[in-house]
Amino acid sequence: MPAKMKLSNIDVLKLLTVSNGGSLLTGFSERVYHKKEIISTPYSDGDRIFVVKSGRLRVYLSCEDREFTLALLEAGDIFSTHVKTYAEAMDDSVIMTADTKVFQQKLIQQPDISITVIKVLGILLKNSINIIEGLAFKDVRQRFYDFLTNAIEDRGNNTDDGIVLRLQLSTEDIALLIGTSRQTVSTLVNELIKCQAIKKIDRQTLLIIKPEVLTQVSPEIP
Amino acid sequence: MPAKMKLSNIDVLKLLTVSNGGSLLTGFSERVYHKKEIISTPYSDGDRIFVVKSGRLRVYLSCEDREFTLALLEAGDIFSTHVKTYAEAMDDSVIMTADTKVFQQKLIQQPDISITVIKVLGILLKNSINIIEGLAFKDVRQRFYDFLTNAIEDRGNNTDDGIVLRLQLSTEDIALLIGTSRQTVSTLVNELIKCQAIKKIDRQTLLIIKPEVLTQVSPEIP
DNA sequence: TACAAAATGTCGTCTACCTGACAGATTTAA
DNA sequence: TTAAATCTGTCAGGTAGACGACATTTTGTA
Repeated sequence: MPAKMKLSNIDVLKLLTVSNGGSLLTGFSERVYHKKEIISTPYSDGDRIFVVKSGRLRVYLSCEDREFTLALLEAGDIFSTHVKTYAEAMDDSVIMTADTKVFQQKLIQQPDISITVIKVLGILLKNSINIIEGLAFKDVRQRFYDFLTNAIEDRGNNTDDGIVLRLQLSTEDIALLIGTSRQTVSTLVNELIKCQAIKKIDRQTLLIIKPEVLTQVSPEIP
Repeated sequence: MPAKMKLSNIDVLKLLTVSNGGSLLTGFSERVYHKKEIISTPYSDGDRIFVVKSGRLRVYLSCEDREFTLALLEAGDIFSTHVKTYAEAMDDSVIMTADTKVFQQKLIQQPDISITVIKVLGILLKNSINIIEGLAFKDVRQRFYDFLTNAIEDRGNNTDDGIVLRLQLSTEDIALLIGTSRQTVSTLVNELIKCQAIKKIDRQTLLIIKPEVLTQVSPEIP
């Protein structure tokens, strides 16, 4: 029900290679992007489709000196420059890319793919609506708790001590995802630590001790 | 470049009837909805496609006692309940509807339609991203000015005195579109009137005298 | 034409959160 | 190992805008 941090549950990589004799990846070219390298901007020309083969991308909006992260993409995720956003590599990443026109040709030849494209677009749309819902209705604390809840669902590991959550995100990264400032996230994290709801294992990973706290309707203000 | 109030520029109605011998509307059934009637909610069951034949719909999110309008739909616009939103008739409206499954059958039979569906979804996605951009980066005044600018582009009529803009929206309606309160919109409108940038012709229609004011980067605070 | 209902204008209060500043901690490079 | 760079925590001050309250205006309808 809630938004995934991962863009889609459909592994497009698998889909494109497996279906119909693997002819789909022809026309795609591969490239390595280094950490922090910009992959595309709203002003890059040409409509292109990207498929993440490995690494991690951040898709974000930018306005003057502010940014807002729309999604983090991992292996198997897809996106298109037709949506006017920035994309940058968060780690060294391998990206496969094709021109949209080439892709559209494929769509016409193999109509069954278009069903998948429609599905992916549907997921993208659902994600953006979830983001709007957060921004329009919820305060920062709520958005942060929702973010954690989704992250747990997505990549949390149950252990005896609690749920281990390797976020691989800095405070600032989280702030950009939920639309707030670095400082506010910092405060919120430490607030949860003081409540004994979570613990820090190291800079990048949390131990969630009381996940209930995150889903309470009106969390007690300490 | 900016978001349209109208959901898409593709007249789906025309598209569905005209292309390929008009067989596309088979499977669609028609219904009249009265003003303020709810057409669908996130909890309505069944995935359905809607096409607006006449009238006006409001697609919105709701959370506790707050609402946020995602789009206003008019004749020729389309939407699907697969996106979990509310939809209500703003005027008496005629809506054509079909089950998504039936529609998917059509897609398989007539692959060229799927290109259109992909286009519509792309537009929807672009709109939501524009909304996110507004909520994440801009203050209420900016969002209101953007709203007016888009509305002018969309339905403004040039006259000797200025641009006549028949919004057919109450203050509250506008507030729900830009994510603010009724009171704030009221203040903002009167602020523009005092600046002589706009004038009220009647409750539902404005005369835009100085459209420049709306597009200034940093509008003077009166 | 009158009364109820709805829409609008305006004001003061209150608060969530941004911003800047700075100190301390951690990581990286050299 | 030391310095530079980056990341984190915390606090004080300022502000946009929500919200409630209420008066006023407009609209619908009996």
